[in-house]
Amino acid sequence: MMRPDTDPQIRHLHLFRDMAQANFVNLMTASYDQIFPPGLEMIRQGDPADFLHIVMEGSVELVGQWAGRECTMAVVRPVSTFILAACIRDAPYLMTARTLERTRIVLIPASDLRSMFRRDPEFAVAVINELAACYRSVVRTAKSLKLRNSRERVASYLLRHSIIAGGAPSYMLGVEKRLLASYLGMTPENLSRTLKSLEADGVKIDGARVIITDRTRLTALVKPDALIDGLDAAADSIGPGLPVPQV
Amino acid sequence: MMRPDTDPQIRHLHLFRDMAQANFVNLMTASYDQIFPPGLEMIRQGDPADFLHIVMEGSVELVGQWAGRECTMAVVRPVSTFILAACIRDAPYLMTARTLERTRIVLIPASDLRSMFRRDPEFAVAVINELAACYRSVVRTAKSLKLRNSRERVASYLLRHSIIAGGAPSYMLGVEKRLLASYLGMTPENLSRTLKSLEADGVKIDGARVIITDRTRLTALVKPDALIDGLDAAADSIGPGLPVPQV
DNA sequence: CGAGCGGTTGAGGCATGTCAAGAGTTGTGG
DNA sequence: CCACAACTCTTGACATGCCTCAACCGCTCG
Repeated sequence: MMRPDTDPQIRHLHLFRDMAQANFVNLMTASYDQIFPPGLEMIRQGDPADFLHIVMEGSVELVGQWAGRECTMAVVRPVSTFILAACIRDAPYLMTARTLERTRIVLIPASDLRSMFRRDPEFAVAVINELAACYRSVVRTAKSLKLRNSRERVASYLLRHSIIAGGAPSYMLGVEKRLLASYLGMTPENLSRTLKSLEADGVKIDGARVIITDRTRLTALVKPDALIDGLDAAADSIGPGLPVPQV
Repeated sequence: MMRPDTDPQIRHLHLFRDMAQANFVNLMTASYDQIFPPGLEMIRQGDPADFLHIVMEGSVELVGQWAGRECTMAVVRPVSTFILAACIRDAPYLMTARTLERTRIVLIPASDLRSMFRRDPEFAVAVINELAACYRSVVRTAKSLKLRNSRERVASYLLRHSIIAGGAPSYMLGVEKRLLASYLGMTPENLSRTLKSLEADGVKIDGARVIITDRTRLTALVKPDALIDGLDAAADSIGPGLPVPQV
């Protein structure tokens, strides 16, 4: 059911790092290991939260839907979990989850999860820290949506990912532009125009390649803020294996 | 330091309801009870999170700031807590807190809080539930911002608060319109115009009074959705004394 | 090859913000 | 108690940001 190499990768997540070994094994033996084809809707928003999902390979898009419209809220990459809060509250999923490519997922029954953090204090503390970090991350997103216009959001996205890529002057976009547009709360057409206009502000786009041509100028435009752009994921003492869904 | 009637009100919060009495007393004796005048900035975003705040009387506005702009993220009313996540992660506050009126606040040292959920398993579970609920609440807010236009946000706000007011056909706005505009992500001028235009859709505004003139029509416009409007605060098994900052 | 899809570009329209002015209200000090 | 200042709210005129629709290009994949 579970691949032999699956356990250690999950065990290294902050969420499971500190719990008792017996309890971890307990959770894992109750879990399922599944592979989904690209473009499959694994979760529909509103469904009861039966399983905590862990992305092992591939990537998953989380989308919000309403009145026939939809928008990308996050993209989850290996190795990390998603929809923890719904599992904990035994409440309906707030977002639909859809694979972007062939994706391997480990599913932990929500009921096991809920009983576990009552039995294992170390696990409870880990859940607290994970939820607090996710909460703060979404607050940052909301601030970005309300305080910045679309051009500023695009610019800050490009600069932030350049930093994530190690400060490299050039890197590749990890998602399609239409998905990025939805994530940033704009239309693909508008993103396309905005990207072109940003050439005057120190960043050039060539296909999926992003080239920072004038970092100083771009930084001046973006006005990066740790309380929005959250490169204090480190300041939040979150190491690699970030708990926070990003795109 | 603490008023004699303060303890029981705090004790009734979901967050503190289930913990051991000795531990609760422990937290309370380490706390401060303070009164702030109207319009005072109690917390500036970016400050280190030293205290969990509990609003006992009055009301507090949480605002996000960036590049000289600011917007209202929430209004906290008695009796409820705010900035729990920052305290838990020992990280900077993401929002500025400012009193809207004369306000009484109980402050619990964040360090006591962090040591407490390691000692008291019931408290740890309560923190988990509180954080998960807050997290889901902000996700709903983000969905609303990205999926609805400003007119739809105004209409849904008016309808939701009518329901909160017990389904009454008429109720009073609890905040100034300029604050409401900021909370909904629009300008005061635009809110004013939108409110007037909504008279054609079943809701009339007279000063601070909201009058639902055609609930069916308004509901049809709003298309209420439990996964955004979160009247499943009940479905989230959150009773009265909601943990979630609202306006 | 041709269909489908992502991306780009242009034209036009609607939504929303900005600026300005005035009415009404509240709070304050003389 | 009144006069004034400060503030909210509203309304109008105008500018602009963003979306919609449509066309076209280039790529991928049956």
